Amino acid sequence: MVEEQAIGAFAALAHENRLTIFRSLMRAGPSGMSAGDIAVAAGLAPSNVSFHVAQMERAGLLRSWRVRRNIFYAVDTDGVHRLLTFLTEECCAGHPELCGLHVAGASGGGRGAAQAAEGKLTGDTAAE
Amino acid sequence: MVEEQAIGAFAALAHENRLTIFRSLMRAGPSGMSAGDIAVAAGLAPSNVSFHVAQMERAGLLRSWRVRRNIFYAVDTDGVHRLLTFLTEECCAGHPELCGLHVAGASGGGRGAAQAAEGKLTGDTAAE
DNA sequence: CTTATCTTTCAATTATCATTGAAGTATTAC
DNA sequence: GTAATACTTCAATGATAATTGAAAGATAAG
Repeated sequence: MVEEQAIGAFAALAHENRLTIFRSLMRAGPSGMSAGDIAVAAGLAPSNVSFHVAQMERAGLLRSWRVRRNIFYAVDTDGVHRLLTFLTEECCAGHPELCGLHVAGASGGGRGAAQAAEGKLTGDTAAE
Repeated sequence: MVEEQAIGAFAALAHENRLTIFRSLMRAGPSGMSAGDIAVAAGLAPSNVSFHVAQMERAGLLRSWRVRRNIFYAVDTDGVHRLLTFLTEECCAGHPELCGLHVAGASGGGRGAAQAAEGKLTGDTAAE
């Protein structure tokens, strides 16, 4: 992870509303939440949520997919892993033990879970 | 760690110059660097460095102490640990394995080492 | 085809942050 | 005491980011 990406990721988490969104999505797990549900959960205007999740996605912390009329967002665990790896390995100058941290082996499973969620479809906000 | 502190810590790392400073200080280890040396290393004006390190210290990522005419700054490993713990435990919704991470034992007594390293004058010459 | 729903994009406003240079504080040397 | 050094604080400017509401894009239903 290059420094520029890391800065983007830190910035993405350095805002009250985005951190709230991030935690909601962590709770929601790989099946994610629709943009509308995120807006309701966070008490924000839809356009504002769009602005924030776009920034988080650009930073590699979220990914998104469309389900009928909804766009779902979920945490990209790979991205979170990359950020933590950067912080512990690069930032901590090769001495992650300084920070009392140990990063487990490479990432991998996040993407498949989300696609499973995509297959699950509807259910959420798409009820009409 | 409360959300507000975490936001401050993320923000502290979410800037090119501050991340550069942070990495320099990580490399420098517990003996830290003087504000002037940080300015030279980062190629920044002294007042600008003051501004940045103050923010990082407020965020709990650095600590400072005076040695003669110099003010030294070093990474507060406890603070980094707190941030990483927040990210893995609180943010990751109690499922840190989602992020492929494992945080080692609790934080505690990192404060003494650096003071010993610099001949310890004032305990806390912070800019606030 | 028309309408409804969900979301994004755009433009404008407001708010916050970063940088600069000058002035001020603390410490040491003479 | 005065002068020098090291850093911080202040005030002003310039640069980014966040929020809002209106308009537009995409998808689905009638």
